Order: sequence, then structure tokens, then C-alpha cells
Amino acid sequence: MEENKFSEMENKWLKFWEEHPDFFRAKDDSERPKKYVLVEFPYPSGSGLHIGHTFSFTGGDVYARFKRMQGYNVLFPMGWDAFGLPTENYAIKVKRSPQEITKENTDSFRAQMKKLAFSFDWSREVNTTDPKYYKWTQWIFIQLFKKGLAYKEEMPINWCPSCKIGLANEEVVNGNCERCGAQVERRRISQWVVKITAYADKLIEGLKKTAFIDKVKSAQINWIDRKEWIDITYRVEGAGEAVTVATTRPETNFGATFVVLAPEHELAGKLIRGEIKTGEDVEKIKEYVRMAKNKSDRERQQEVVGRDKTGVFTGLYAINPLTEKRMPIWVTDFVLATVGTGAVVGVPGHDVRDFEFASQFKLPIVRVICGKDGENGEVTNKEQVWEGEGRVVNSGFLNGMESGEAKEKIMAYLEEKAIGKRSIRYHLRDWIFSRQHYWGEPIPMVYCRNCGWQPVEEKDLPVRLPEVEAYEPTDTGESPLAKMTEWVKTKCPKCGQDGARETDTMPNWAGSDWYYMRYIDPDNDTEIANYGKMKKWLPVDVYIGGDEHNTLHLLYSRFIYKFLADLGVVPTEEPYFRRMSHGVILGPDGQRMSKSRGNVVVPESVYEKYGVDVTRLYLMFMGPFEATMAWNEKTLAGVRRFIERYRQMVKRAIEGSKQNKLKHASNKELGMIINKTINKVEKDLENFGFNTAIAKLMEMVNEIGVEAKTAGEEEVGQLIKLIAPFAPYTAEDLWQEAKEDTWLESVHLSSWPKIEAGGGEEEEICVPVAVNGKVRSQLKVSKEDLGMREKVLMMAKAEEKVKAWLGGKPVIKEVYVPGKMVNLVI
RNA sequence: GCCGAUGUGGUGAAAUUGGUAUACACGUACGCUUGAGGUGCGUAUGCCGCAAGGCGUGGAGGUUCGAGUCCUCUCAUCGGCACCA
Repeated sequence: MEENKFSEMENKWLKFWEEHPDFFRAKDDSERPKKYVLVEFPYPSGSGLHIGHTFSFTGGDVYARFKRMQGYNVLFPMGWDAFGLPTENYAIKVKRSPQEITKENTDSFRAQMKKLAFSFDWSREVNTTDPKYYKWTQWIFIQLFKKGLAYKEEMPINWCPSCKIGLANEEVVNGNCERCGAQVERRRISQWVVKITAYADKLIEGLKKTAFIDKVKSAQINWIDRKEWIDITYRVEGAGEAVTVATTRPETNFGATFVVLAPEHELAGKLIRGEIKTGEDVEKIKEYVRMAKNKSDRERQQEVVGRDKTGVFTGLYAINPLTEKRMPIWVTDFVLATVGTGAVVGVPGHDVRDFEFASQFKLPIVRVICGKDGENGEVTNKEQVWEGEGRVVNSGFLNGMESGEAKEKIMAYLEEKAIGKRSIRYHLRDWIFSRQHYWGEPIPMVYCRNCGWQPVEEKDLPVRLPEVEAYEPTDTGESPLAKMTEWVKTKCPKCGQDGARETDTMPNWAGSDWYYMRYIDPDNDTEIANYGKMKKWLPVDVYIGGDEHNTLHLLYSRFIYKFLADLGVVPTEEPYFRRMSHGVILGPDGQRMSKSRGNVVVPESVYEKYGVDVTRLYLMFMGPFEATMAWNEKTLAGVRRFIERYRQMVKRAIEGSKQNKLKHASNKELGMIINKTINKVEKDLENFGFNTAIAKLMEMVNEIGVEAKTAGEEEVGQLIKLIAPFAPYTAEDLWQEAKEDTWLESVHLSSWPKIEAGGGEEEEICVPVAVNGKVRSQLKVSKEDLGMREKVLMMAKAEEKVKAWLGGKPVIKEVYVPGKMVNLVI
């Protein structure tokens, strides 16, 4: 095994930087313009820093270093999102406390990050498991409660039998637990719920104030999915009952031929309990409902379209007020109780699911909107079901209208007749906030028999997580904290009588929702963060993170911020201005890295072999920052070669400049090449185009070659600064070697190189000449002549090769784009 | 099914407002260096063709003096969501 020749050099400068922690500190009192660069803080797992972290943090670090050199007062902080199941599970396994394990993990993460030369401001480090931190996570919850945005509700929840934890809808993937993959069950548990839906419109609206990339914006809008519905109430024949269905497509209502209820629907309950009697066998209904309720979500949602529809007829009929037709009411499990009103009107001509149901049970099918190409026949197979827009037919007063117009008309009509009521609904659901686990923030609430749920008084925050002997989750679904009778027993904050603490803890997202605010004022004991300081630093200028957080974390986090904005606690409308997605690094086999596949690449093994700078450069050179890329060790060699050649080039330049004793290069060409490079690198860094910036630096090394020896003091500085954001160790090493009396202490405090005026523009420009759109020749045009159309065209036509291609034929059109291109058409 | 992307050499990928397609790197071939090479350096490298030249950015059309880039249709792949009525 080759000895790592980098480590000595790296350790020297690592130590130097450690001795000067102020190098990378953000200054609260600086006059310079601020730049808040945020990377998603990691969960400090026991397996150490992941290559994915290394990749995204390097991107953030390169950007932060660049901005710092440009003169910005940069806030680039780091912390730990340390509550969570893996630590809890590991703690249970090894019978140690999660606190201790977290401490170890964060220590090793921090050491690795320092080694990787991430220029974080360590004086602002936060940890979500620190009581001084979660005091404010709890404080936020209390504010939500006080504003009526947190409530307790018994509800069926998604229960993971393996993790023994309730999951938010968002944490269930295809009916499986997002973490462990186990099949999720339904259970009824009393849960804290946070009313994020109250902010749905604001969350959509606020996106306009951000510079998120389009895919993030549309992901959020789709996730919230705001739609205008109308709830139509039908009279139920004979029973003195009514049923309210919810629809977004009332213009098809003349084609309604049946009504379907979710098994959980109220009316089904009444039938089962015998409160309504019909000619149908109640036992059959009872049996169907029982079966449907017992099905897990997974079974109910599997193979959605195309699966045979099941259902049972109730014996009841709803009357369609538009047609006066009797619509049989059925119970079926494809209707979800949680969507709309839990009752749907069946329009089998224009909804595939309704069609499947109608076909199965021989219910009538009517066309009310012309299909593709104006098709207007009967609907007899699935292909003819038309879910799109079109001209309305067979619909009384709506006939002949386009569906959009018809929709407005029918909505107005139904409202006028008091049959229908418009409402706005969202796909977004309220946020289930309770977790029945130990390793999370205690929910700061007390239950009192007289006063109900009361928040802990703010002066008594934080509600500390007690040290417990056993934190195993329980099969009953009760939090392990419930066993801590001493801790649970408390006084009601309102009346002083005996009360009991809430034993559920908060979900992971709670602590990570607002951490970026705490970096601004990490030690503040009296407020979440000082308002003046927040006003200085917020919003976050660039937030770098993974696509997997675009809907959950980002939305929750924006919600909490908007809520705090309404309280007047924070100074802006949106917390993040720009959002950058980073890509994913796959294993060498092109598969997602995982222990079970054995394709995991760990950063240590890379930087121990190649050094930190090569590791960083390689990660940044692999491809676009937002792309998914497979690890390829072979390509690393190219980057290693590059950094070595760069170092040789700079050494030659240092030597040359010391001999020349010149301020500027003796060779004008050199200055020109460097200027070109500065220009491109600067532009690329602004847009996170790290791969092309590095390509340009490689090009520069190739172009400069031995000419480096003509460098002056100025060029030496420029060359070192250019590489500094990417390869901080190499740059520091060269800087210290080249250092003149007037130079700053560290290259990382120096200013980004400026383009020298007049120092680097080419005298002659190559203009391609095309005949009939195909490039046939190059024309050298001097700078002064560039703007002279006639002269350039004359020169072009006089050019030997061009002459040959023109072949004496008359030129019917001449195009000249100054400095770009000549095109002659014959 | 819906939403969002993406299709360019043997490979990872470049390409300002439409203006020289394939920068940069890997790989490969040949040569040099080295006691040795899983080292370093140099040269070549889109395809067809001896050449002149022609053809080339998933496919088919279109707009334009000029299209990887804009428009229409189409195919494929990836990511997210999904009996949401």
C-alpha cells in the first residue's frame, strides 16, 4: 500500500487553520454584504460520514469559500439532526444511552469534516438533542397549540410493527414503512396533529417569492394539490336521509348513474346498526364492511386500476336532481373515507374506475362529453371512457358547451338551488406529530382532568428528556416514557392540580424545521434567535439539499417559518431564497450504495489514498452538481494528475517570478489565459457549475505549460487563488511558499482574483465563414474591423477556400453576426 | 395514469441570446521515459472514405441564412406521486 504523501502537508495546514478559527467565522457586526450558505445538516449515524455528505458539503464549501473570497460576510454553519430511530435502536442493542452514542458520532463526524477542509463556522454548531436547542422546538409547538394549530385526535394511524412507531402519511411508501420497509398496519391511537393545511394556500403563494428551481416548486405545488370541489347533496329515496358526494367534475353530473360510499361512511354505519332498513340483507353489508376495514392500506391500494372492483348494494337510491333518475347506492373499498366526503358519485362514461365498477355490476353507462376526435357514441369499453375535456352532450341545459364553461354553469346552478356547495380541498393532509418513542423531543403538554390539555409554561421549558433505564418501544403503542411514572406525574400549569405529562415525542422533522434560524444566534437563552440578527442573515441565500427533502422537510420547514412570521417572530416571508438540489452518488456498479449490496464507498478510504484535495476535486468534476452519477475510481487518476501538474505549474511560476522580480508577467499571453479562466470559473461557480469550472482550470494548465516561468507576482497570486476553493490544502501550501511581505496570512482570506483591465484581450478574432450554412473557412479579423460589416464580408469573399466554395456563383444573401459568424448563401 | 426531467463518441460529460457539435477527463492505440510498472510524458482518437468529400446530438416533420438549442408529433429511460373522484 502506497504511503499517503499528502497527509503531512495536509496536517500542517489543518493545524494552522485550527489555530485560527476566526478565519471562517461569520461576523454579526460586519459591514460587508452577507451570504448565508446552508447545507442540510446530517443525521450523525454510527457508520461515519457518507460519500454523499462529502459530495454535497464539498459543493457548499467550494461555493462558500468562493463567496468569502469575493468579499462576502459568509455564514456557512453545521450542526446535527441527532434525534431518531437508528441511534435509539443501536442504544437498545448495546445497552448504552443515546446521549453518549450521539456524542461519539458527532465527534467523529466533526473530525472528518475538519479533515475534509469544510470551512464551517464551528462556533455556531447546533445539536437538535441539546436541551438548550429543543427548548425552542418545544416552544414552537406551544405556539402552535396556542393558535389552535395543534390538536389531539384519535385517529387510525399508520403503524409500523417493526419500528413500533406511528408514521405520517408522508412516511409510508407504497404501504410500507419508509425506514425499514415493513408492511404498515392500521391502528387507532390518540395523536397530536398539526394543522399544516391552514397554511396550504400561503405555502403555494409564497413560492413566488423564492428562486427555487422549477422542479422543486412544482413538486411542492403537486404535493399540496389545491383543487376546487363541489359537494352535492342528494336526497335518499324513502329513508329521510341524504348523501353528500364530493366531486371536481360536476359538469359530468348528468351522466351520474350510481353513488358509492367508503366502508367507513356514516350511512353504511346506520345500515349496519339497523337505524335504516332496506330490502337488502344487512349481514351481507356488515360482512363486506368488516372485510374492507380489516384490509391494510397496502392491500387496498395495490394494483389500483384494473383490479376487479368489489362492492355491496345497500338497497338505497339517491335521486339525481338534474335527471330525477334513481341512482343505486353501493358500498365499495375503492372509495377512501379520507378523501372528499367519503362518498363519490359514479360517472362511468368519464371515469375509468367508475366504468370498471359499473361494468362489474351491470350499472348503466352514459356519455355526456364527446371523446377524442369528437366521438359521441356509446361507451362500451375502457378505451372509450373519456376523462378529458370536450363538448357536453346528453346534459339538458349544458348541451353544446365546452366542459370548462359547463363546469362554471353547473356549479352556479347547483349552488343557486342549494344542492351544491363549493369548497377548496388539498391533497396535503394535516401533519401527525406524535411518535411513541424515547429519542425525540418530549411534547411539552400536560393533561389535567379539570382543564384538559395544557401547555407547559414557557418558563419551565425545556421539558427535559428523562434518563431512563429502558427505552424499548412497546407493543401497546405507548411511548416508553409512559413507564416513567415519576416523570409523568406533574401539576397542571393552569389549576395546579395533579396532571400527567404527554409521553409522546416529536417526529424527526420537528428539530430540523428551524435549525437554520438557530445558527444565527445559537446561544440565545431568551428567544429562538435575536430579531435583529435574523433580519441581518435571513433569508438563507442558498439552501443545498437532496431531492428527497423537497416535499417533506422543505414544506414543513416553510410552514413553521410562515407560522412564526404571522406571530411576528421572524423578519421575512420565506426562509430560503434559492434551493439547489445536489445529485446522488451511486456505487461503482451504478446501483444505489447500500451495505447489503457491498458497494459502499467511504470518504476515508478515498482521501487516505489520494488526499483530500483530489477527493474534493474528483467529486466536483464527476458531473453536474445536481446529477446522479456512478462512482468511478479510474477517473480519479485524471484529477490526481491534474492537481500535480497544477502544483508544478505554480512552482514554476513562483520560481520565475522570484527571478524576474516583476509585478506582472513578462509574457502578455499568460495574463490573457488567466483572465479568460477567471472569467469562466467565476461564472460557473455562481451557478454551481463545478465540473466545467474545473475543466476550464485543466484547460488553463494545458495552455500555460512552461510559460508559467514568465509569471510575475500578480499571476502567481491569481493562479493560487483560482484553485483555492476546490483544493484548499494545495492552495494554502503554495501560498505560504510564494508568500511576499504584503500577502495576507492565508490564501483563504485573500480576495478573489480580478480580471485585469486591458491585460487580456485578444487582438485578432477568428470568425468562421460558412457557405450555405456549412463552415468552410476561418477568417482572422482585427478588433477594429470587427464592427465593419462590409469590410468583413469583402474579406470573407476574398478568402481562397471560400472563393472555391462559391465557385463564381452569385451570393444571394450575406449574413454577418459581428465577431461570431459569416454566412454566404448561393 | 398524472407531474417533473433526461436522451450528444467506446465511457463520464461540454456547448452565452439559435452562430465552428463533441471542450475537459476517462478508456484505447502507438511512441518515449523507467531496473520494473496498476508510474510519468508525448502523439492520435465521432462515423464512412485512399482521398476529395459526405454523414452525424433517440426518431419523423417544421421554422430559419443557420437548430443539440425553438415549434409539432413520436419513441425510450430515469425520478416523484397515485383507486384524490
